[in-house]
Amino acid sequence: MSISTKYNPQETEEKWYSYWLDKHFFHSEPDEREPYTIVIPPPNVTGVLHMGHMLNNTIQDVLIRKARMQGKNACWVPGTDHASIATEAKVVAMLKEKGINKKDITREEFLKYAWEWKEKYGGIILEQLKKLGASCDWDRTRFTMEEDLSDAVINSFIHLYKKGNIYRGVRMVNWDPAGKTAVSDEEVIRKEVNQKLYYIHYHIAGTAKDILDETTCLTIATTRPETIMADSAICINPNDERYKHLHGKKVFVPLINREIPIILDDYVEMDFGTGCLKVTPAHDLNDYELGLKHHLPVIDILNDDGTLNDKAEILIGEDRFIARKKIAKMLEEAGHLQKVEDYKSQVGFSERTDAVIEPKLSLQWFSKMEELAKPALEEVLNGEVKLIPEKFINTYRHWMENVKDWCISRQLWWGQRIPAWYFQHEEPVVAKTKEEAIEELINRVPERRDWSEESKAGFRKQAEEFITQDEDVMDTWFSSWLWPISVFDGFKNPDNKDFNYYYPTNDLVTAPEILFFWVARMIMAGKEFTGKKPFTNVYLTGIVRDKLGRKMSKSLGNSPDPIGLIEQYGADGVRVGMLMSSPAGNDLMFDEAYCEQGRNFANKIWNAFRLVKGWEVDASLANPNEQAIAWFESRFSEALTEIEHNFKQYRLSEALMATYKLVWDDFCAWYLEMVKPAYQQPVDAATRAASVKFFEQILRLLHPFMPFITEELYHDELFGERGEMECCIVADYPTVGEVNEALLKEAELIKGLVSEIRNVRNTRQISPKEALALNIKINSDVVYDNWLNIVCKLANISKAEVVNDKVAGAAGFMVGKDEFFIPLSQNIDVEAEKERLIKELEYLQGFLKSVDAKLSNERFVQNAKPEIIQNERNKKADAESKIATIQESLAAL
RNA sequence: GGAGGAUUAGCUCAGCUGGUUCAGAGCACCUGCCUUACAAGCAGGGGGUCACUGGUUCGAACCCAGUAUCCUCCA
Repeated sequence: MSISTKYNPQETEEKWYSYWLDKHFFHSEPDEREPYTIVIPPPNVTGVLHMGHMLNNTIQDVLIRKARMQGKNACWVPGTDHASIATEAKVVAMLKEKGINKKDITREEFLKYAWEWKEKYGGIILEQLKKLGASCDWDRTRFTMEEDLSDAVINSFIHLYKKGNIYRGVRMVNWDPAGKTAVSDEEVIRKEVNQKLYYIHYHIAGTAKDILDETTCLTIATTRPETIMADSAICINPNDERYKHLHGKKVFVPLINREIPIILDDYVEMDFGTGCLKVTPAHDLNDYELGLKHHLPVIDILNDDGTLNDKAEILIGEDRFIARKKIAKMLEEAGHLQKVEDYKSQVGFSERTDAVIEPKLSLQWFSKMEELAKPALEEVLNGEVKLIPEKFINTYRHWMENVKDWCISRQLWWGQRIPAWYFQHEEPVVAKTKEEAIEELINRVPERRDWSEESKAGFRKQAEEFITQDEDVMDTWFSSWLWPISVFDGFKNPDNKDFNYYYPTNDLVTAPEILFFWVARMIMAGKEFTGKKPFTNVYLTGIVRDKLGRKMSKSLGNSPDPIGLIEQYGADGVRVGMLMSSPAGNDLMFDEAYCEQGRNFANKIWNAFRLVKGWEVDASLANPNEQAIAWFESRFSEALTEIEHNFKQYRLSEALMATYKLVWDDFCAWYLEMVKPAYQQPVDAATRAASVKFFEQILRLLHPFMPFITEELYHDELFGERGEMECCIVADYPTVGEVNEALLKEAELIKGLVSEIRNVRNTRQISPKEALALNIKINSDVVYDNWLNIVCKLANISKAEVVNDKVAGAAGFMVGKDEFFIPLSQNIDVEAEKERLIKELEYLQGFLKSVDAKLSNERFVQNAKPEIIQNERNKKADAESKIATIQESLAAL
């Protein structure tokens, strides 16, 4: 039977993924085993898989698969979040295509369309995760807008409101004029932008009307000339000598000639611009504060969509950016524009719509953060929740100590509607239903409580008709922060079996970008609603960048299509590629070459398998490979120890690299070459059994990284019959056995010896087919007898002999303390040999000198630890004996 | 402007509490090989003043100070 020399991932992947699903290997139910739980950072329901998801979910899958194989009850809960802004934007766009304007339909109709859209397009990303091999418990898939999770959101709003942690107030918020909603600070992306700084003359009241010069006007510098109509004052620094004459004066806003005062405040920097600042409380956060301090009126000239309203008096209905251009021209024509300069500054953009964020005053709901932040900070500082890598603790602390209140309302329809009710001009009532709200209206006023039942009924009827619910929905993060609790129905039924068993979860794998507005808030919610942390370890991955170090983004078009990568290199190859380049917490410079390396690795495993599978057994043969088998057994345990150590520290790329080297170098390049029978010769039963056993251990070790190829090979008849539930995915993960240090050390010397012989061949252009003789002069206590067979096989040595004296006219070299000679048919190049030896000698002499320097230094001998001094003495003795050997060789030449 | 982090081979990164001449891995590179498991491979090899300048120390890639460059977060 012949198997292809190339591993073909496609069919394998599909076959085994559906097999795993069929047999419910991903599904978890509480039982007596130790749980190991991960909740997925719910991707945006509108999203498609990008490289960040690939990395993030590969890591989660490696962790969950390993835990599963280690006998834990592994549960990885998947799901998506409803992404208010993004989804609403998609739905609005879809409606627009159908010729429907959102304004023309009711909230209910809109939501119907939105759900339709979600059912149809939402969840693509979850399907894509399956291609990657993600072993999520799909039976537990949750969605942040489903009924139970929405209830949790609304109930926790009510809970926090009752505790006084939620309030409604007018604040300056980040307004997204395209999405027509407030967005949180975290959803604003600041970018440096080339702008213009406009220098505008304001006429001073009481001076000559028709002249514009130093005596009749002052000049301000602004990047936003379109907001001059919203000016409430001009502010100057009281200490500014240049403007002393202006104290107490008034000026006219150009074009509309509204009179505004000049105020004094040392907030103004004298050396920025002209030292005169226009104060526009409605459209700038700092100006707003200044306005409060000086009791200035707030003139809001912008509509929600970023166009000018009638308060602007001019350019009504124009977009803010068009208005900016037009007003510059109008100012110029009126002689009010002194000059325009280029200017660079930071501008905020909406993460979702990329519109320039407008600071806007509005009435919003806020959640107080200070009280919630305290225990959440404590939890991280005392190590109850571990951040990996630790460097993020500082950033976390800084943020938690300076936390600002969280604006949780959004002017959208897609999301959980705020459970606040308005009746006439009364204070809003927070309640889950209209009925409860009405009862609350009655109960909160003493005289209403005393009403007769009849009066109450009348009131109810009236309230029923006129009470209205808040139009806004809650921020999507107000759902996400409950995720680890709500996916296990910890709100609906806090004492349920799942919640008790799986919560708190073990590991959370996410990006550092959302450390604050997701991770921190989950810890807050955990403490607030359950009294417990939501997870123990937070593994923060790096950002996936391209090989030039640029962040991958749609607009740059520098992100490869993940599914395309999987098709090209196989899921296993891509997983290996992602992890290979991803040290914990550092950004990764992604390069497709890593995936290629992963694919090659899969192919290597495939071909090693072909070799072992092809062996025929001759039961009559004795086992000539005991040494090799004993060595690999030790080596495997040694490597496994290192791998486990790396896993403990979440150094997945290093764990993978150690595995890679164990498989490729130790198993394929050394072990298999040691034991493989000559061409078309049979193998003995013991060697085959040992090799098959090793191979199976290797498949298990590799499975978390490369689930598909390992599962495929695991089921080969080479390993005997497998029951239908006997799969690699649930096989026992290897455990560390005995390690024979001495054996490992000797093997390293032997590998060095083989390399040296091959080097002799290579430098002298001797074909590997030409067998050579080897003479060994032993100066150490290495037992070469045990290794000679292996050396002969690997280096094509026809005859290996121990000698007592140096062999003249042969190629010679040293490994450790021992000397080796290879008699050659051709004459050896004495000069070259001499040169080589002299070089070696010089090196050793230099080495000896440095060791001697240390040992003759009294302070070293006094201060250094005894074992270090002993070590130096050993080095000295070693070097001296080697030097003697080389000097003898030189003399013999 | 504030906080944190980084700088080691052509590239991406290891290097734990200072102690082998300590400078290491993978990839890339060079040379030779279609050696019947694998050219998606095999064998061998060459690459580095550990950003710079000082300091502490018997001893520094590692600790300290300063300089330069870059990144991230916050304002």
